[in-house]
Amino acid sequence: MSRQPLAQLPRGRPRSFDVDAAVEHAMNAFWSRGYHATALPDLLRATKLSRGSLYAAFGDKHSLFLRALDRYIADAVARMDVELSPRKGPIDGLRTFLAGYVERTSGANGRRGCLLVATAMELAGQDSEVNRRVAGFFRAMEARVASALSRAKTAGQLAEDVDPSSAAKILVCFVEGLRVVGKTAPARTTSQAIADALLDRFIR
Amino acid sequence: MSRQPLAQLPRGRPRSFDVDAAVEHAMNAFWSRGYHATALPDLLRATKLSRGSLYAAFGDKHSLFLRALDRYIADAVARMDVELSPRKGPIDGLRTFLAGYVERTSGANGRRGCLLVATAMELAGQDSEVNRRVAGFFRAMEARVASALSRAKTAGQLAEDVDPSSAAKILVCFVEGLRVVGKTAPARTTSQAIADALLDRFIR
DNA sequence: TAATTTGAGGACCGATCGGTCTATATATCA
DNA sequence: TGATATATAGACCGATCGGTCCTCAAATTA
Repeated sequence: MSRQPLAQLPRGRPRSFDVDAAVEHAMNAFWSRGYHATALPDLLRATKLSRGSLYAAFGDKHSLFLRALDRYIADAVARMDVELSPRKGPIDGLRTFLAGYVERTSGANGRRGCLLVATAMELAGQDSEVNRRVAGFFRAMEARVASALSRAKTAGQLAEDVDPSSAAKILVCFVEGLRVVGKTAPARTTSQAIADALLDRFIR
Repeated sequence: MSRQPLAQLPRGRPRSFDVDAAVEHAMNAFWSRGYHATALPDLLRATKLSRGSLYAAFGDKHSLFLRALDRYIADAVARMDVELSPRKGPIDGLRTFLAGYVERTSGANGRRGCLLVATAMELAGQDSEVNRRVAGFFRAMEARVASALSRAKTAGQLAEDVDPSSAAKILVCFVEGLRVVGKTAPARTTSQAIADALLDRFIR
């Protein structure tokens, strides 16, 4: 047995800023303006780092962007795991899930948009690293929605002839479409009404 | 009565390129890369114009972009006016409309994306001229889809409890969501299947 | 203390950005 | 012919881009 490769203590001055917090602030900057329109001074202001520290910690703008995108995706997936948890009723879970999207895609929240959708449109066609992440996110969402719909189906809560897997694809398209239309800041009540109307077409 | 203000003939050398064709080529350039990532050399290459001619004809990059966006929107609205014409059966029209979106959002077409959705995500939050156009397009689409659904309803072709106006909003979100998910180049057959499945929830 | 590493701040780099302008040729009208 | 307007080509502009480097102070380990 080899000796435990104890993490060697770093010898110099320890890093004094929170890397995850910096990623989060960078995420917010990219979220507000998109990748190309976010310049280095924007990122320095958002993270409160110097150029040197930022480049030492993250390498370059593109790498930092991928970290920010990963953070955004992880947050969204974690939220779905709570909302659509198997420990909750599947229909209640789907209602919560949709209500969350309604909230995030109406009024001022809607106008702010979605980092993932903006990134998909701006970069996914040209950047394979981005494309992988975007495609992975859609798969993750679809899997969780399909799982909830399957549970609803076995519980007899779905209307006849509703296939959980194709209904899940429909709901994914719908909520991503909400993000697009949400850029025009629709009223929360009308978005909520159509989300309800759609879900009602699927349940018994 | 005053004299007819006859359009004065221009006195110098007449313009020798087709302005509309130039707008179309610029539109294709913006469509491929988005607003910020499309640089002036890209536009000069696409339009085959010199810097001088382009600036004389269009003013600046932003103005040219608005012309290109207007062209894109006009094309899309004209297509919907044909597909959803009152002279055709409303359900057939909606099927044609959806099939067109399926075609444009799957495979390589899907990967190319949509100038309007990309613009909505990239600029609508910051650029009021863009925002007006994006919001206007969604309204135009919704109106045409709602009209078709209304005609279907009076013809008894809609399922019970389907409200044409909220179903129209749902379909608008769905097709714009298709454009987003389409960036990952899904198979045409699966997109067609879910479009059919959704429409089937609304018709009798 | 000496060595090491990070910190902030900013000078500096080549490249590119959107946009203006000049020179010269060409095509129209009066 | 002379005036006018457009054409191309490219020089040129200041500003900004992403990224590197340097200086000096501070914080840690050896």
